[in-house]
Amino acid sequence: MRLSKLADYATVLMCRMAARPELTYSASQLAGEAGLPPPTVAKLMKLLARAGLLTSLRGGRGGYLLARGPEAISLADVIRAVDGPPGLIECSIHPGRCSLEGGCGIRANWGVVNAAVIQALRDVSLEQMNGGPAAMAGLRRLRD
Amino acid sequence: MRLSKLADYATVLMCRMAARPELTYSASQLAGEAGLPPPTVAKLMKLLARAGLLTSLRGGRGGYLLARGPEAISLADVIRAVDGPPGLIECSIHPGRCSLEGGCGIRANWGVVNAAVIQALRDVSLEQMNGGPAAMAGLRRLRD
DNA sequence: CGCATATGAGACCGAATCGGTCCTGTATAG
DNA sequence: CTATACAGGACCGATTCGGTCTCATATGCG
Repeated sequence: MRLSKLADYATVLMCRMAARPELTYSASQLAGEAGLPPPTVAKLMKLLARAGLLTSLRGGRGGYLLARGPEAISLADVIRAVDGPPGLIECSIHPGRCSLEGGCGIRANWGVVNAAVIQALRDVSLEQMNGGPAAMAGLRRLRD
Repeated sequence: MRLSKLADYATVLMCRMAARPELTYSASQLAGEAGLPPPTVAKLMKLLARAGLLTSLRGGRGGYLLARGPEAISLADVIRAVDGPPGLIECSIHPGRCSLEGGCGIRANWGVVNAAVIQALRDVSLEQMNGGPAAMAGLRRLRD
């Protein structure tokens, strides 16, 4: 149930950008800073831009820029842009594709679990990820 | 970030068994009832037994039996048995394997998110999955 | 005793997905 | 008009995943 590496990288890149939301970043610059292969970073930036999380500026001195404030972009947004809709189970995303749908009586309750996990990812912003542990206090109550 | 199909199947099988925890089930019988290929079910049962979630009885009239009560087996247990340790990110499971570990400042906070998701899966038992929506009330507060 | 049943362990394979690269086109700054 | 930088998409190798099969072992029953 792990995140894909690409989605993981994307969160790292987005958080770096969120630390200085007013700057524009080129893909190659970010790749150098983060220690990731430039072509891979370029691909990710395109995905993030197409999803509306980044604004792209073409031409010389162009680059990427956060489309919204770091407090208004969630982990769920980033994951969805790279990996598609987040979710633990198939049938909550592509209904009708599961051959068991008739018999299994747990689909509805899986949906509840699924929604809870997604909501947790939606509740964490890039700003919080860049902050200290205190910034994550809201999530801690999930562990009580 | 989806669960593997095998892990998904395993939850279905385990919940079927949890509905009648006193019975023993053979792999082929369960496969027939659930509409899954017998060899695949057999493989899953072995994994679940090795993880200590099922007790196996060999020989004629043998089969599998829940090792504990349905209220004492969680989704996290089942997932771990099939897919290995649950977790969204690599570096919280295999520290030292991520090349970015030096620079990325979000590892600690990812750990918090990760722990929250795992805890959510640990908090749901097979018994709850078999119950009505009311049985999941504990999880709903994650969405508030 | 001996056979049928059922699990234990693990090798094995095809297919799909994933991580990563490259090429061509387009827009903008200087 | 040239260098820079994004847009789109094709492409490929490697890994993982879903699924099957074989052989060994243990038990119940006739």
